[in-house]
Amino acid sequence: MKNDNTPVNAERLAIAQEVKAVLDTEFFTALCEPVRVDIIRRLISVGACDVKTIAQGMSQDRSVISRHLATLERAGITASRKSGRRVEYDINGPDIVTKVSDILKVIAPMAQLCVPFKAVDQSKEGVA
Amino acid sequence: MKNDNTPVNAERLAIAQEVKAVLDTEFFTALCEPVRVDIIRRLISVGACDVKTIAQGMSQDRSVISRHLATLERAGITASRKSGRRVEYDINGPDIVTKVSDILKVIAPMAQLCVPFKAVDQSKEGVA
DNA sequence: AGTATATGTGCACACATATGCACACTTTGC
DNA sequence: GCAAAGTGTGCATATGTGTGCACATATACT
Repeated sequence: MKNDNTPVNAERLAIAQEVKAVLDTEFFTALCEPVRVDIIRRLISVGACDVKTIAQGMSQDRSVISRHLATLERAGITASRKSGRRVEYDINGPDIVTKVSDILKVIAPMAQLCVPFKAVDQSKEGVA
Repeated sequence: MKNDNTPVNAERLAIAQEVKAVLDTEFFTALCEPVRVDIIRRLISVGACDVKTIAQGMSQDRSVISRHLATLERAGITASRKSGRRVEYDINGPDIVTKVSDILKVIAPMAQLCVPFKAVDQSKEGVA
């Protein structure tokens, strides 16, 4: 009685494939480091800011903050602009929201499909 | 309508505070490792699965996979259930979707508020 | 009983990364 | 032109972590 073309399995495979594309390792790696999260929070609070000003409120050396900012920019979390001899960094809000939004779109079906150790009901799939 | 003295700055501070609460370092750390992402994708495709079966398709040792699964469970990404001498792991879909959804809720205003090097227009705020 | 299977953990090792110091480069001001 | 300020990078070091092997524990099978 079980339609073994397995539509559920097909949906699982599709999600697994999309997850691979949307789960940016570089993006998450940038968010792992607590110091980088502090930098992000500071930039959200203050807005565009140069390296020295950011580093002034933190215990790490200025060169360390500079490296973290480079990592954040590679991950698409911040953007930089040269202003004279200073370099201003700012949060890349639109890109971040887009990235997280894309992730949520892909994994959303998992809320019903990937319930731990709960068999998925295949008979009443289409019904609301 | 927000006609306070410093509406933008207040909103920035609020987001920075909420970001601290919602950005779970343990969650992102679990998603940094490519091997763990492979495990996640495998579990999404196959469903609940024991350690040996998961490890069979991967180049790493069983013990390594076991440790990765422990890390994923600590991060709330997977759940485990003992079944005889085996231990089955499964994706914790609802918790993952909730966590990402919470993050998106917090950072959503950043799409308009944290545009790099773009002054926020405070005069015409209410208009769509 | 004993044997086989499945899982997790202690240990050692290799690799990645965060950190601080010194230096080079760029730009501003005298 | 020269000094000062801001930034990024090479280098060495300390800490964290992924990996594999061996072993201990728990459960199933005969």
